[in-house]
Amino acid sequence: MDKVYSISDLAREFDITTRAIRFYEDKGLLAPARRGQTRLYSHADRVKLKLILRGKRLGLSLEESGEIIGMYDPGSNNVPQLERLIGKIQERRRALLAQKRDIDIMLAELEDAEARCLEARDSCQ
Amino acid sequence: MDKVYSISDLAREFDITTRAIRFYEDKGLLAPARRGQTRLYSHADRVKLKLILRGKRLGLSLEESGEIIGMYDPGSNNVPQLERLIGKIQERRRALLAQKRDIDIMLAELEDAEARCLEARDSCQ
DNA sequence: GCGCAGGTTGACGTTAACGTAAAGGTAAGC
DNA sequence: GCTTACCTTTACGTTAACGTCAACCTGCGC
Repeated sequence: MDKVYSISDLAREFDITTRAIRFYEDKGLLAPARRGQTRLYSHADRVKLKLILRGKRLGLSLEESGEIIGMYDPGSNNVPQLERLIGKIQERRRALLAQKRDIDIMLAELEDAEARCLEARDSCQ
Repeated sequence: MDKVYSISDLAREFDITTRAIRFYEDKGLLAPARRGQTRLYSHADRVKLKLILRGKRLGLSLEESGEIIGMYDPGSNNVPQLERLIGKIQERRRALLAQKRDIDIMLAELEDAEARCLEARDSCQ
């Protein structure tokens, strides 16, 4: 299970460019191993990339996605640091729940709009 | 109920700059009435602005929000046009439902992360 | 008439998130 | 040895979504 991926493997799989992947590394979101110059992506790297792309679909900036990646392992065994991390997680959760409410509102509005469209079409003879 | 708002009324209410509001007009998302040079925003304009800002919170571009605004009144009484509009509405709905799934996944992952944090903190003595 | 709080139109600056091109290293196949 | 397919770094270009002046008009209170 310690398969490695090349940069173009990941680019193909997620339908992005290698340039984008290197850019994420530049921004500190990825840090793949190297064999010489060449990047070797682990399964964990692939998961991080998935997180980044999901973040993008939700409208997060790369910086925000980076923060979320940082939530994935407690890392530091220092209590106040852990407390801060927990706080961040809770805030992120609140934001996601708010986003769900926005989506529900927009879904309802689209429902209305569709109804008006259907009516306009049908009353169009 | 035909109250009008000044540009800074709306800017204050939604905590954005007047520059942003004018920018949305530049991009064709708003078209307030005028008294001389001065813009006068109707209740409908305010609703459109709300749509724009909700779109932003969901990660939409201004262009996409503009499309959604365009869905709000069938306008054209021409059937193929209405059909296309209905299609767009349905696609937008699919996208929103997909986004909700992404949110649910991320929420579950945050739940995990929080559990690990709590454990790390508590096992920290 | 004067200041002031609001409004207006340019026009240039800025940031994020890459795109795109240049110039080159490397291993595989013929 | 040459091409081909990848990989690398460096660097400048681009787009969206405004921010930030500058220079100006305009009605109101005094």
